[in-house]
Amino acid sequence: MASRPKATILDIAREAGVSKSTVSLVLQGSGLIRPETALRVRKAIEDVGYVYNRGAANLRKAHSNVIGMVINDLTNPFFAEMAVGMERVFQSAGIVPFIANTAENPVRQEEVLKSLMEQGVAGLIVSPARGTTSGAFRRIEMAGLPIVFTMRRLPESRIPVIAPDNHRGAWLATAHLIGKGHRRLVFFGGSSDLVVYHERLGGFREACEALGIAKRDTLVVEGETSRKGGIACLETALAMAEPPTAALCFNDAVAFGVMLALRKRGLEPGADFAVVGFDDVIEAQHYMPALTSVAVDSAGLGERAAHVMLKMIQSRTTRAEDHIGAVNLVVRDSCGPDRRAGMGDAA
Amino acid sequence: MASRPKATILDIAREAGVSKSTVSLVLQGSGLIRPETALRVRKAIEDVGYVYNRGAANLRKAHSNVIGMVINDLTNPFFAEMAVGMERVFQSAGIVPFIANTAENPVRQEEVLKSLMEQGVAGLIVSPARGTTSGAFRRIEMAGLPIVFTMRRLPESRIPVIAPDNHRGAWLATAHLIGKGHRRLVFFGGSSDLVVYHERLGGFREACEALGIAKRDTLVVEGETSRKGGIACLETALAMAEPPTAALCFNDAVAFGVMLALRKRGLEPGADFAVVGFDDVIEAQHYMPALTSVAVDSAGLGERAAHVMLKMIQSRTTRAEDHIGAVNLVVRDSCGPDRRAGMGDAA
DNA sequence: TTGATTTATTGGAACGTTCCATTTATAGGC
DNA sequence: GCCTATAAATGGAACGTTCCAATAAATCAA
Repeated sequence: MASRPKATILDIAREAGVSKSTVSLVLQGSGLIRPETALRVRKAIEDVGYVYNRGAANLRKAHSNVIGMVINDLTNPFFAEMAVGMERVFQSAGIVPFIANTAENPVRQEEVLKSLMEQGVAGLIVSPARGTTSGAFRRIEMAGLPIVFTMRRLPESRIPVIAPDNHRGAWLATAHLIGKGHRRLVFFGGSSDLVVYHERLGGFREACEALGIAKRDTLVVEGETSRKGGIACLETALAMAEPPTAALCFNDAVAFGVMLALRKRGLEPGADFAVVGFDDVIEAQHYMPALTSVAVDSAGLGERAAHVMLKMIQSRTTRAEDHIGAVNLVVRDSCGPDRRAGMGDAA
Repeated sequence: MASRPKATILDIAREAGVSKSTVSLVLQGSGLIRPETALRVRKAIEDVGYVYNRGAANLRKAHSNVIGMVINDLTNPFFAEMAVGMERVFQSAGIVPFIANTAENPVRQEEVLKSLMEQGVAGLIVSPARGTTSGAFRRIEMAGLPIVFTMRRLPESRIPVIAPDNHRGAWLATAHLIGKGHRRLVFFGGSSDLVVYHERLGGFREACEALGIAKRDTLVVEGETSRKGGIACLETALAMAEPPTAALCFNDAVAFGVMLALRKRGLEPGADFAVVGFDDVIEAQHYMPALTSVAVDSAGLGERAAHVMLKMIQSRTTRAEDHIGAVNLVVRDSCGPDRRAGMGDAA
């Protein structure tokens, strides 16, 4: 199958006995063309196996119909859910999202962003890789390309962000734990180079303080934001002289790891140690025990991000407001009361 | 920030006091340019905030560095794992994979493929959506664009396929179940419009026959290939007059659903009913009980697909051999012996 | 019939690159 | 000094579209 030289609108024009301009008009669905002519052209298009060259077209009109979605961890189901939400919105607007993975690697991210820009995307939705420097998006901003961040923000950037209310989510979860009688709590996973980490940890700390937990009883163990990280966090915590009885985890993956590690130690998550997650990925409800988690409505955030992007594109601006999505705590079976509570602790 | 008209190589040329040709050469890393000139040009590129226009370039040289990966279900962790494998090999070849989701919808798939082709990708790696018609890829083949299928194949297509050995995997799993003493088995999930379904079901049936299971004792329940589908399958099976004691599931998602439904019924997966999955996604080992599953080496398949694609691109061919990946059964805790076995059944 | 108006169609320039064929500069040999 | 060889830089055509301005054909008013 020798790949013959690609057909162009000129080939179509010849085939249909019209001019290239006419073909172009038909391609764009212009009403100016007589229906029967249009039909003839469409037949020719089919016959020659034509494929539209958007690169050439963009040379003139610079209006691509694709936007790039750049995510830091494709294997986190959270992003898949979010992508699905975005797709719903974009599809009806006739635009196609291309997804690229950075695997949490800033260098890879750089390459991916470059490639996407070169390809002439109309906009970018990005969940920045950890360790992204503030200059990474300068080029994009200079080019006047609409861009929005999801989930994560960069310290001093003014790029609009679509993210859940991390602070409030952590607050709610922590209050729940305290309400169950726990008096020595730990925050598991994440690291301080993530803005999200500070937001969630902040909510945790404030709730502890507001609800009367002593500073020395609010612990923090940093770690990878994965199952593996969760396992490590629990080991660390249980090795303490005075271990905590409940944990708020940076995300669900960490929480799954923690529950796994508890089991391995012969402890029952929920009964022997309370754990709550963050994100509420679908797996959370299917775990054993089902995981109590802060639901962030991933698909909704995806839709929101898509809407904001759409608006930016059509209003030709590069500015937009942040959007903080509502969260709520989904209580399941992973948080029992403190075993040692009721034994006459503080009021 | 008024988006000034985009900078082109002519702007760079003016800025650096050279000709556009020189700039082009520098851009391509040609050694023909004097180092100090190149440096001056590179500085100018930086200064004017230039972004390369690959569309314009492709107009002349038609050598894109992006390939499209089209997948039918982004939320299946299996594909994320596979994508990661692909990315490893593509990255070192300097090519960037863009991922697009079809959500198992042939219409959406059509749009996505069209968009990718228009964008001028160098090749396509596709896991076709269910219900894809055989004509869906005619355009692509006509255009002489390299394309490979992963996981799924189309009935009469001659497009190369990279997939696991479904038949053998099912055979192994079934033999394992029979070895545990089970004598009445069921195949759960999937439907006959999928070639993969026939392959896996075929392995199941042949193993049953070869190992002396009566035809009336080898059951089949079709269903969605998701957790939900698995739940439904189990309900159906348990409602039978003479229910099976073990199930081979179409994939891990179905298996998870089955285990969930068992629990809901007060039955313990493994002890009261044996279940084995297919794919061995990461979650399988973390489930409770850990799921026995047919490992298909998703990342390996991704790498293989990428290699095949690379070779097709550089040899300018559209033909390649199929590749059937090795599988192996990972035995964990979800398959106990038949409770009623040992009570003097057939030899 | 003529001119004006509307409806269909068309040629040509422009978009931002690459690459071939040239030109210009630099160096070496005599 | 001239001639040749090599190195470095350049102009212009081409790629496949869009879109403006212009033309051609059809319709209508008078």
